[in-house]
Amino acid sequence: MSGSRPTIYDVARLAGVSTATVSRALNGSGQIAPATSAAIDAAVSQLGYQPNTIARSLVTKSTQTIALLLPDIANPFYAALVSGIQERALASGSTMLLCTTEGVPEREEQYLSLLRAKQVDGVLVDGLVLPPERIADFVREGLPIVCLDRDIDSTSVPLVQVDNRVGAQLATQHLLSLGHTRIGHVAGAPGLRISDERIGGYRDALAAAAVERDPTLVAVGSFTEEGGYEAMRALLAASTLTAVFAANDLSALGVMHAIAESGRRVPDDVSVVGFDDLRLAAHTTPPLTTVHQPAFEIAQRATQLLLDLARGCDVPQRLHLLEPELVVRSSTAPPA
Amino acid sequence: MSGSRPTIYDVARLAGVSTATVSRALNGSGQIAPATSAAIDAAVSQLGYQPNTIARSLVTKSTQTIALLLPDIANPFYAALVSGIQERALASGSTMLLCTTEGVPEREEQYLSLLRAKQVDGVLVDGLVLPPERIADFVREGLPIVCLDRDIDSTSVPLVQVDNRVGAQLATQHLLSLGHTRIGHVAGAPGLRISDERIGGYRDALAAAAVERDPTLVAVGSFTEEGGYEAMRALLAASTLTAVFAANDLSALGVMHAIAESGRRVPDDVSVVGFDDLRLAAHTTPPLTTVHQPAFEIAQRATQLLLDLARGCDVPQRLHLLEPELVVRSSTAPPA
DNA sequence: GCGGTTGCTGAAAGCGGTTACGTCTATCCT
DNA sequence: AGGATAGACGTAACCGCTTTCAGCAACCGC
Repeated sequence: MSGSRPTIYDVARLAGVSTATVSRALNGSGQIAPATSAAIDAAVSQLGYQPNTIARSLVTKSTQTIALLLPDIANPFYAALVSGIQERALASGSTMLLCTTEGVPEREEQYLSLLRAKQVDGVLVDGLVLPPERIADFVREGLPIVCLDRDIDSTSVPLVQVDNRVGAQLATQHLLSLGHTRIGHVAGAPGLRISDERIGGYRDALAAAAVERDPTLVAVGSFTEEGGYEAMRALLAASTLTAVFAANDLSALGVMHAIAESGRRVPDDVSVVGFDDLRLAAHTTPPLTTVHQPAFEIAQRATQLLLDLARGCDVPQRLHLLEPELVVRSSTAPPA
Repeated sequence: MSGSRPTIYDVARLAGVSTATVSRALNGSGQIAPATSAAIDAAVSQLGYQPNTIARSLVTKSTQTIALLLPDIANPFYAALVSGIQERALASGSTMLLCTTEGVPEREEQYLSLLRAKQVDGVLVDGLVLPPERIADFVREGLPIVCLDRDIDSTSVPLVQVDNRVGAQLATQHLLSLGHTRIGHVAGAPGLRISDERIGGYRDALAAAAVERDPTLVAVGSFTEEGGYEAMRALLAASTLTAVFAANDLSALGVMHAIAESGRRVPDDVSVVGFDDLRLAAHTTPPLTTVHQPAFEIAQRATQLLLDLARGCDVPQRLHLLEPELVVRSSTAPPA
């Protein structure tokens, strides 16, 4: 009862073998006699021994830890990524550090640097605002990084995301097929590729249906409830429309809020479709038609990629696109 | 350009001193001559040296890492805790491991055990379902644990939470003061102290207003949209009411969904008040009246407590109650 | 009977830091 | 002048594990 936890030496002494043998037995490396193995197991359970992973990490250079670096976990889409990551990580005995940056670039850099010092095996990033060169610097120093959802402009960082353009096309086509022609778009935050891709898909679909393009139908938002709300108010004031495609579900919430506030009803007066298919999309009033993003699979794929990268395998393919899917609920209907 | 990262030996050699001096200089322990210090700083920045925290942890026995263990980060309330934790943790140079259990007790134990092996400095737990004895075992072995939001039945684990009873009273009093007397309650998951406290506060308020108690006005939910939806459907079928207090905002969403589905309107036909004040509560249709829970402060306090505990200070007070606050929006109105 | 495997194990050198202890000046006091 | 003290630094042990290398049986084929 020394108070402090037993070490591999205690186990070795009790089992009457050397620490090398204990280590081998516990890791399944090398060959060990059945009798020895049993003695070690007995000693382990008698002492309640558990290897100190810190010590192990020091020599193996692997911490069995990855990090997730993103602006804000309160964003439900980011939160949805976690279970996919967790599942893959846990399967390989790894744990996940969560680092939220609040969108502050200095904080991103501070974290990246801290993570490097902590010898994490790799980091998953999403929604970063740091210049890609700075991120590439870390990659160059040997820190594996993979990007999910939102791209950064760097060829050295693999990316796993949904096909945003196709998703936006799906959403817009759905509205078109209901008979809408005055279809607005509340875009995402300006300057992001993801926003551009969704705008692009929206325009593609309109063009394919030979619907004239009207710039007063597009408002810039910010991927937030607030942004959607403001943008929709602007849209309602500046144009007439019977349907809106919001860049994501969060802004769709704000959009519906603005619509209700203006005395209009969803979907009677204006149809709304979102993007992401957050858990809560099924429980808005009315339940939201939206483009499903396979967050779980995205996260899984990205994590697997990262773990592979950390293990030294190099990944052949930089870009991994997953397919979106339209989920029709009650926020869309034919125009009045 | 050896490829691998510089160690303290490299710095020592370049600065012409011993590793002990470098260590002291870098940690500010012991006294070192200004000239030496300058030489070391120069060597550090020339080499781009960054201490290996793993090696440091091995000897200091502190990993500067805490863990957050909870069922599911996709629950926005849990997510809201993260920034408070992060803020305090980062201030002390610590990072946070996120461990989600999906409510599976084996997984909780697996994680706790893994975290112990990883030598984390402490763990923050919320919403665990593991028997309190099992958790106390870890505490006894020297793993600092503090509980936030939801209690576990163990005197060895400090708890930081909002005053749930008072919060529920606030919500119910608000409805009473609007003139409601048929006030329903969609409770939280059964068997949890947090659910009982909120039911208790609801009953207290009714009793204080001398409103007769009607068991058909209380339905059991589960703190989820789905649970709120089902419970509200049952309530609407079994009883007549003009207002509902939902055990949390998520179930309030489900409640509003069920109300809308039944052809009634919020708040015209039935008023709804929630609990938590999630970010999205301001953007539901209609915006939700709810009890604000100071998640950021709860998280901060709990983290500070944990860090203190890890530093060996013992905390005098086990229970830390914070004050709730009513936020009135548009989901409540006087009865028709 | 002998060199060559095969199976199992131990001694010891790290991994990259921290820190107790000792040493050596320079300064200070009486 | 002599001893005490403080300042600045080096030596080396150690944190708890992994892993190379070598050793020693017992076995094989010939």
